[in-house]
Amino acid sequence: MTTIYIAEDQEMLNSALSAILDLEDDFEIIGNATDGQMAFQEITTLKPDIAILDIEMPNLTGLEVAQELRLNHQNIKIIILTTFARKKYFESAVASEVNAYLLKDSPTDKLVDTIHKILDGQIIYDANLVSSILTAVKNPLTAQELKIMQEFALGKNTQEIAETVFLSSGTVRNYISSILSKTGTHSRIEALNIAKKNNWI
Amino acid sequence: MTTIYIAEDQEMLNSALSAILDLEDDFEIIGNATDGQMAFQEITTLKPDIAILDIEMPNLTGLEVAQELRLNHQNIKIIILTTFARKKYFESAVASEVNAYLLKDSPTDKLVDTIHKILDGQIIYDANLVSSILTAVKNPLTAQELKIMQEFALGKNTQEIAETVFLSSGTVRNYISSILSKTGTHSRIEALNIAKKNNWI
DNA sequence: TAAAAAAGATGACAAATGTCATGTCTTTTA
DNA sequence: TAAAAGACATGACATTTGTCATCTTTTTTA
Repeated sequence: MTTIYIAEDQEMLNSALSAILDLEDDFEIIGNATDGQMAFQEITTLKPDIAILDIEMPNLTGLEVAQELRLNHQNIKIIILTTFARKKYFESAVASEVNAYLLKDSPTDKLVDTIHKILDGQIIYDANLVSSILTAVKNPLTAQELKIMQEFALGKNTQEIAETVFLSSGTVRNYISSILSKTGTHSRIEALNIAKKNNWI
Repeated sequence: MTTIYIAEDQEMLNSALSAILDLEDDFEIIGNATDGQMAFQEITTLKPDIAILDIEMPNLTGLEVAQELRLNHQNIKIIILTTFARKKYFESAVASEVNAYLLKDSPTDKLVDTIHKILDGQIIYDANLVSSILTAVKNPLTAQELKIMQEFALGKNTQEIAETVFLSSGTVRNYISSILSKTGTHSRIEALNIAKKNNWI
């Protein structure tokens, strides 16, 4: 019997998955949460064979939970289940040596299948995810530029950005100018739209 | 036996819900789609007793499908199932006289329960939804202001906005000034952030 | 129907934004 | 180690943005 814990903040999906997996006669759902913090605590005490983690959850993301579990040397197989094919997410997941990374854009059969495979020692990365990461327009912004973009995404003006990143406001404007040129745009809003579309932000 | 059609673009939830509802011995899932257009066509031919519609789907939204079904006088009970507690969505759903409006933030039990109740003739609006709409910060922007905000959300500059809304650029700037004052902000990006946070946009 | 409100426009101004050329220090790299 | 590349800064400039007072023309409303 394989014990499974589900952390997913969307109730409907959480309860639906719990019900379905529980139907399989070799699986047993031993707990579930809609909150990362709660999930981490329960997983460390319940020690399920498998933890299915959504990424975007309140308090602690699924990726943070995965990382903590690995730091604590918990011998638990982890499946990351998410909507987002973000490169950053994927890299973080790989760094935490998760056993599978699936998109919610695949049917439940695939989830069941994946559980069986990782119990077998396989590592499963969703093919769509991998291809979408390979085909993704790669982010041309430097770390500093990205940082500055994140600041003006919050609505800060040049001066406020300069204060938080400890640069002169002239330099900040230079960086923004560079951001606009790299994104082929002429305003902060346009640049933000491009960045969001390509998941750079 | 009650026949049910499910339109939901997230495969995982779609297949999970199908499986669960199909387990109930008085329900039968007679079809499902991950695309609004396809859903509309199949629903008109299959004529299920109940259609469960997600809102944000490719090609045709669940709200559009609902509206079309009502225009075609299809005697089908409709459940809108969505993540978003947007007032606009809700109003459109009410206008199309849907039989229920549920949030994905409720468990599957509630969905099953709701199906039984609407078969009984009841109209079900998710309590969380209703309360979040009542407590929502109401949008202080006029229709024109909102229109202009939607334009600059796309990254258009004053001149481009003026051309699309057929106003002088000076007037556009006046409207934007009014938007900023109503939102208590000093830049377009800040105003956009406020609008998004409150679901005005 | 007279008064009030709404919708749109103009002009003037200050502030913010975007662009460029240029300069100074570090770090890298060949 | 000399040359190149990076990171940060400055100043100057044109443009865009945001603010305001004022004006005209429609539409509403009392």
